[in-house]
Amino acid sequence: MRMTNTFVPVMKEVPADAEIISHKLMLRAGLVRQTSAGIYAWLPLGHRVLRKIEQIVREEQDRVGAAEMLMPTIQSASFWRDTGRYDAYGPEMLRIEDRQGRALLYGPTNEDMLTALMKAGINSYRDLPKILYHIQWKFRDEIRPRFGVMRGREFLMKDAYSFDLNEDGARISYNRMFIAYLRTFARMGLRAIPMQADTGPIGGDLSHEFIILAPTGESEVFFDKSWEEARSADQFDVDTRDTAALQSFVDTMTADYAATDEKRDEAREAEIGDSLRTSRGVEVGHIFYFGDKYSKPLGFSVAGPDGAPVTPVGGSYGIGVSRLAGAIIEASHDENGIVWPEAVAPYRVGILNLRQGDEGCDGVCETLYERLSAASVDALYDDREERGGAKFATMDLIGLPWQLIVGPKGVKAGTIEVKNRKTGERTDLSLDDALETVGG
RNA sequence: CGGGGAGUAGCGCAGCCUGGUAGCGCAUCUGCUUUGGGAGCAGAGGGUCGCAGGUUCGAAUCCUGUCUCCCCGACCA
Repeated sequence: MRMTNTFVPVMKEVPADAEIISHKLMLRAGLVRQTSAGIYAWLPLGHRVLRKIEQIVREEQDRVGAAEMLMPTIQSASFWRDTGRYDAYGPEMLRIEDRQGRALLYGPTNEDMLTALMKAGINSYRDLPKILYHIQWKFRDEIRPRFGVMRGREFLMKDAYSFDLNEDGARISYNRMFIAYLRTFARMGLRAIPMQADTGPIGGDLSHEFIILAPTGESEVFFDKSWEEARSADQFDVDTRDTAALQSFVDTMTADYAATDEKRDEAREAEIGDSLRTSRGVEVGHIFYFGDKYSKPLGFSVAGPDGAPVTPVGGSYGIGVSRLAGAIIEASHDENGIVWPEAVAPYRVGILNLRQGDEGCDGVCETLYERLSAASVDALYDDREERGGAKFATMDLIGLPWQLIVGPKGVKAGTIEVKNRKTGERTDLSLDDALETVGG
């Protein structure tokens, strides 16, 4: 993409409304613009990040056997009346009415609707288990939205729902999602720690929050120092069809202490002693088991092996996709701007033409741009007639992993300066070597 | 929702107390000079002062109402 074709309104000054670093950087780098309290427009650059995050989430959901679907943003109140949640949900639910006076709502989550859909299509124990998910905009009329996209009112969420015959089965589904979550966050360059969470009325140990460590996080968290080691997605490579291996892996992953402020265990912390660490954290995922909370009131049952009806049990599994965009920036930035992990960077390479209009510089840049495109490497070519200094600042702010800097000096010498945004390392290379370095 | 604060040019702000017809920095546009880490000089454009009433000869400024946004608290992906 050429800078002259896309829309990246970068800001030199920090908007007064932004409080935390990710919000400031998202505004300054032209990723988003606020349109109402807690509601954001995703500009081209931000939209690409959102899509990259979404795709990783999608791939990891698919990998553990979850099937993607898409439910609407607008729901009839009837689903919620049937589960008793229409009155219970409270003012956080945005309720609307159509021209016929029918009660609708902008969906904050989809357990009720999906359970009703499953009821209509599943009749036998042979059709279970199932895990379905979708990635869709949700609306929750938060009392106080804040921190940019970290706590918006409208937000993009991946929500998955599992349906099993019994609790043993549900545990397997839960474990699959558990692994999928670890892999998802690791692929985004994040260290997400699964922490025991409140399970609500069901009880048990089947609820975890996935927390990313970030100094500006909202909650305080406590954990064993073993979590400080970075873990790659490869370490979470378990055959999810092998249920014993799966359980054993989850047991291992939950063995090391990790708790949010509300769930601290003083006895265990005493045991851990010097290895106890504390930090701020951002919740990017939450998985939990809710039994027959929805299937029972909706009358969702299937014929069991003996012909007798069985009420399926389920769980739901959320990942805050739009929140992740902010959380990743919280975890990865420096004084010059965003430092995107490669997997979610809006583009992999930025091309800086320091002398737009100069025949030599233009020629080299066009060559780089074409060859990267041919190699399917996403590149953002800053082809604006802008001074070098401004281009450097803009590109650092945007935070693409690699920069190819083309100026008259380099063109004369037959070299291109390759800069690694994360390390700051700069090397003068031949065109071919430069392309190879950045993956072209 | 309770408590605080703010709406003046794209962004950041001053002006308001003490009414006299709007200003600064950055950004933008034009020209020239520049050009390897947010250039210099000269010139230019851009604002129903959130909105609606009221007071007044006259309102960004005073009064009333209203809308919007931000921060602190309890809730959440």
